[in-house]
Amino acid sequence: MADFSEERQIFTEFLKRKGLKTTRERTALLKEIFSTHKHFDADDLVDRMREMGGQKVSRATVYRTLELLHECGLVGRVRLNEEKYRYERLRKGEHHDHLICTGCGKVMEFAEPRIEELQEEVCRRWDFHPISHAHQIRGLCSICHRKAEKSRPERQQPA
Amino acid sequence: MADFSEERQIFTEFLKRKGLKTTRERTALLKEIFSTHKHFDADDLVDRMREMGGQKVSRATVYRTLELLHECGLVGRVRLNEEKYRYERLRKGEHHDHLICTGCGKVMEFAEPRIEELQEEVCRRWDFHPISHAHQIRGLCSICHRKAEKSRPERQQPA
DNA sequence: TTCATTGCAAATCCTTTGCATCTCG
DNA sequence: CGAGATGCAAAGGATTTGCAATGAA
Repeated sequence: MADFSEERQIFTEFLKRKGLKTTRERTALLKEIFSTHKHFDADDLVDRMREMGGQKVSRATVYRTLELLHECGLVGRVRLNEEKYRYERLRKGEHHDHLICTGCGKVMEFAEPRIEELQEEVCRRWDFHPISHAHQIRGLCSICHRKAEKSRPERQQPA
Repeated sequence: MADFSEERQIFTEFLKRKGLKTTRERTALLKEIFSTHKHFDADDLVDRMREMGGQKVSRATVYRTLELLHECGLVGRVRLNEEKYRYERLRKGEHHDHLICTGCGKVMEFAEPRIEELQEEVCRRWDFHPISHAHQIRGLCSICHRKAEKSRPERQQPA
């Protein structure tokens, strides 16, 4: 039973401001999205809505709603060298960047304020006015790395 | 007359190692890619090859070759919240990250070793073994920012 | 000669859109 | 009631792939 009353209010006000409507589909999606903190893609969400057996929501509406949630800052949307977008709920003070394991696909979040500071410094240097940033590190998590070590038959040639 | 003999050698050896062939299409693409240091997408490259009037190369081959060049580390491939991949040649010691202007699309490169260091620290903290990373900051360049300031009719409501 | 490569067109993948039908406000 | 929303299926755009013909080693 996650509490998403705050998000619901933010969303409703955002919609009102834009002259849009608070429909049951939109509310159901918001609820589902804020019920976990996992990363997900549009397809995952379509499936989850289907399985939940509650309000039925079409794929088109899922995409349209994710767009709105992204626009009002409740949902983050990232696509890094991938076919599809990955989404995640955003809550106050939860900003973070990502470690992505190319072995098992696991996504780990990290926060490093000192990096954020340096970013700002870089922007000042260029007179650049940042709106958002994405910072992802790809590699192997400890588990996949260990596996890779073991199954390596011989040394690789250097790059 | 850019010198790309080193890259050509790297590519040839990479191909040989994999039992692949050094065709004139592949060589022509390598040459074209290393003739400038601009960012480009697959379409740009197709056009450039067409205009150059040299070796004709089909779109499919462009994609297939970019994949190989990326695999052997000669070409970087990044897609951040965009429809298509953006490529760039990679040369030793030229690593950098990107400032992307959402106003005019301009891409600026920046290098900040202190950020790289902090990244490594983060990875150590998670026992994560990095292979690559992408770090992009989106916002407005000074020119677009100035334009936006001028055309703003009134204050925006806070988020 | 032989096996990889090429170009073409068709296929894929994810996402967006047009339109007739519903529904919130 | 009327503007906006939904669902469906069809459209879109970038990238990938099957296959017959071509070419590098």
